[in-house]
Amino acid sequence: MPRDTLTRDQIVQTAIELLDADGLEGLNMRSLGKRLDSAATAVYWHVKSKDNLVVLAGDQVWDEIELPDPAAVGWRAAATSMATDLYAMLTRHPWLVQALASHLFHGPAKARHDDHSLAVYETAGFAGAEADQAAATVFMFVLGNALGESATAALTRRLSRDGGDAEGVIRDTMARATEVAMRFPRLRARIEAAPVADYGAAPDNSFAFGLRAILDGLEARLAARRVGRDAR
Amino acid sequence: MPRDTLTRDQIVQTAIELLDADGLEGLNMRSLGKRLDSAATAVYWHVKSKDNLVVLAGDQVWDEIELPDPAAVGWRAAATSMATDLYAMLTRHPWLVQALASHLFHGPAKARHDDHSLAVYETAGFAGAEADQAAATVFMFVLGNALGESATAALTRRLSRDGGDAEGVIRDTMARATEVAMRFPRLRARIEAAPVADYGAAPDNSFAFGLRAILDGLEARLAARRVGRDAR
DNA sequence: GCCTTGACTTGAACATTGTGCAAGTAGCGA
DNA sequence: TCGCTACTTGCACAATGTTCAAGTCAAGGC
Repeated sequence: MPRDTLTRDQIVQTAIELLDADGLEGLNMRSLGKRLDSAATAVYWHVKSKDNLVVLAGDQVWDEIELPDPAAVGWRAAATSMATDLYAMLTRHPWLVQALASHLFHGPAKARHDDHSLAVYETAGFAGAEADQAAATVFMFVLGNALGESATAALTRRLSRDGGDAEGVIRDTMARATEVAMRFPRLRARIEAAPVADYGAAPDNSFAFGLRAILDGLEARLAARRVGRDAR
Repeated sequence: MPRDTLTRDQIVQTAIELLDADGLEGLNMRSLGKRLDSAATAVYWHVKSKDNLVVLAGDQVWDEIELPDPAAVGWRAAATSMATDLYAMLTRHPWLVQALASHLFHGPAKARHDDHSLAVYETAGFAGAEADQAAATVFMFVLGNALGESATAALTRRLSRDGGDAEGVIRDTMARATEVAMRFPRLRARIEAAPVADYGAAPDNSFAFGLRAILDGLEARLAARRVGRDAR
């Protein structure tokens, strides 16, 4: 019987679980070791550093995104599906957004996603650099949305970790935020219109609204180009 | 002569300088203390914790953004100006993006910005929740773009801190990234078209392209609504 | 002019965490 | 059985956030 030995995949998998549960600063080598039934430093045989591990984990999760066939469902449906899937993935793994802000990711799983994203916008009719820019536009929008999500996830994690008076802290945070907002006319109006504000998230349906608007804008650009070409 | 004593503003100001220079993980209480000519722990009299300090610093910088008058320059120019200014600000302070991913910000300076942003989109013709959603769309897009910027800033900082073979590491990183990308047809085509790729940033002009597309999309929505109303 | 009070400052600690290193151990081929 | 390679372990150190008791300075009342 072979000694059961750690594998890199196993480590990355466990790291993802830990990251999902405790966030980026919740992951530490000692608890990772405990979860793997090994010494903390055993991990260093398989992985260069904690940063390296996070990058590995942060590539892995891109494989969770489905790649719809734009030829089958239409480019717009495909783009919407990919954006929505990506948003969901980033919401499942809020630590990834934090990691994206401090590390460069160039792993194969992300490359697979990026390549397909390009395919979708090329199917739509964008060529060369424009496909790139169109894809980047939607991508950046999704990233921004996920960033807000990541912050609230971090807050609730901090609260549940510090235990105790989570409700109180939230109420306090909201009260403080509301007090500041009330000094500005439009923010005040918004609060008075919807008094049950969440603590700082994006407005309802903002993601769907924004995505539609962006795709509309891209579609208009395509149409304009087509007209230009037809008139030639 | 009064003893010269620390002030909260002075601390926040110095923290911002340090954050700009060394990034979020480069800021530590001891070097902050040294820069302030005081003991590291003196700061704790004025500020609850490091997190708290970062939130304070992270609100301050929103005041750097100019607020154009949409009635004077037109809503679209105003929106473009605010988005561009915000992007520039986030690029000047890349740590803020990281902070945004892990903390909620509800300070007065950000509120001032948000309120004016709403004003711009209300001037454009969006009412109530729609103004909110339109503003959020552009905001999220800018945030996403800044996130990429933040990651490359963090990399170059890490490189210059670790000193030594920065060029080598960059070349190495790029080589590795390229090697992965070459396995995917569209990424490969992109690389072959523009062999002097930067290490993972957004495509050229992507920000301007995307912003235009988004504003086009929003404008179309306004026009559609206006037509609907006129037809009534 | 002294003294009390409260606003700050300091230095010494402690806990947590990433990581290097030398020594150990298990399995496998010879 | 020997030894080699692939891993694992425990110890240790350095960096860093934070606490706390003790100090120090300035201003106001007497």
